[in-house]
Amino acid sequence: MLPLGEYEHLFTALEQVKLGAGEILFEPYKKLRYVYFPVDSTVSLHYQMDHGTSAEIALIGNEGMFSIVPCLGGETLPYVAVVETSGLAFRLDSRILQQEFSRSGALQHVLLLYTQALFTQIAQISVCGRHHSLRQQVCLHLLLLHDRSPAGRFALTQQAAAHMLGVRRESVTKVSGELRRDGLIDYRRGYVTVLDREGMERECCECYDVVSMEFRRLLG
Amino acid sequence: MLPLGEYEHLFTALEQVKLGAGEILFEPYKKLRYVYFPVDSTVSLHYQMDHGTSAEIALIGNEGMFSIVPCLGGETLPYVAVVETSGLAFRLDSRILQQEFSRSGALQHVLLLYTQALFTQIAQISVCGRHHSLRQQVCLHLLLLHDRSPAGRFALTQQAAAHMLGVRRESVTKVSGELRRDGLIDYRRGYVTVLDREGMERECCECYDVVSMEFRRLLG
DNA sequence: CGTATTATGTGAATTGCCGCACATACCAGC
DNA sequence: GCTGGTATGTGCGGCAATTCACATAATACG
Repeated sequence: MLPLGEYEHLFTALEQVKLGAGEILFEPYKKLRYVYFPVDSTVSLHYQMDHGTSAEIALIGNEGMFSIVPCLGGETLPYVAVVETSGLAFRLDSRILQQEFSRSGALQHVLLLYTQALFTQIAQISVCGRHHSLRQQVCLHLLLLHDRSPAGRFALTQQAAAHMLGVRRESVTKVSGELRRDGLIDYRRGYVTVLDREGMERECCECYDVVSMEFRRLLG
Repeated sequence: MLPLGEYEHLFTALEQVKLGAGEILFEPYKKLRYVYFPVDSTVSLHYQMDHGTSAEIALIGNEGMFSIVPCLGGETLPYVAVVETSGLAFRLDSRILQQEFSRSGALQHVLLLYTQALFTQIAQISVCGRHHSLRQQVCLHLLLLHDRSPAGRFALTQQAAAHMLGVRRESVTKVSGELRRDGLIDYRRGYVTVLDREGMERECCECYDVVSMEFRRLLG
């Protein structure tokens, strides 16, 4: 989305890295050295609770980046960033991003639009977790992951899904079994395939539409 | 927080308005004409569900503004902004805010920091709604409202609180009664007084600390 | 090929909040 | 001071997700 040729030194500063599932990219309140642009990987932003459990705040894939914080000026944040799906990403020194951002060009504009889109995603996932059934929440997250995985099939254990949703692994097992019985998805030992994309969107709540519409509207 | 004298025309463009409880400042996807800086009022940002109920995304008082969206470039957003507590606010034409923001001065810096703080608030309220007891959530929201009301006493019906938290009115009644029995708060017919501020912070979850720490760190 | 490890499946008892129906208390108005 | 509207209080059945305890199945690896 950036004008060609305007940000060469930005592109040359990009470094391709392989992200392994479970890898921790950022820990709460630490200095944020690098930002990441996932290619076929996904990064989950979590809050680590006092007594061990955790809750997901956002899921970031090739539609976005972790993290916009250097641009906002906060330097750090209270959340954890973990690699949810292994794959490739581009890494960039956060100071370089900050410099380019402060030049007030096309990059700034796009990153601010992305900030608003991310806002919507966070807000909507929050709404969903409060009011919709676990089945709908699972559908939402599977759709988000499906959007971010070119292959149409992605790596995800029920344990990881439970972690993302902030529920028990057994609850995810139950819902997953039902979704499989209904012919919407298939899975085996850590891999999920979406069989009936339309059916999934029907099962899911309006949250998916709100988020994807905003992403299209702002960054489409 | 802005340098004196640099933004006179911004201040002269501010218009003092009285906000009445329940007044709708913004409707989903409409054009955002004005932004509001609450003085002793509070504004609640909601998502309006398909089947009538609603869920709160953020509570905005004199620590912040509604909305940062003109600066981010999105022009509109999918949520409702309703006056939660009546009082005064300053109103500003969103185009003027946008112009001043794009000058990349101190105003931009402060507003981006606020964006990050708001980010944390939204994320943390989301986490809280998913994992903490209703009692803790009520404490959190009462503390947030208490911080934003100079008088130490504020207008809030149990119906409104239920609306904010996305739960039933009766559930709020139950918790409120317990908090009163324990000497933490008092209330009668639409008004709440926090009697034991420290006790409330003890009853509340870590969410309050995370949010208020971030606000202090970023905008303190 | 067998074994350890990790992923997935199942059941029983419990809890927190919901939905509904209704009772009571407070305040504003004439 | 009565009256009507709004705010608050209470009881009971129901359900979704939880905690706890185990059972089974699939892959990795020696």
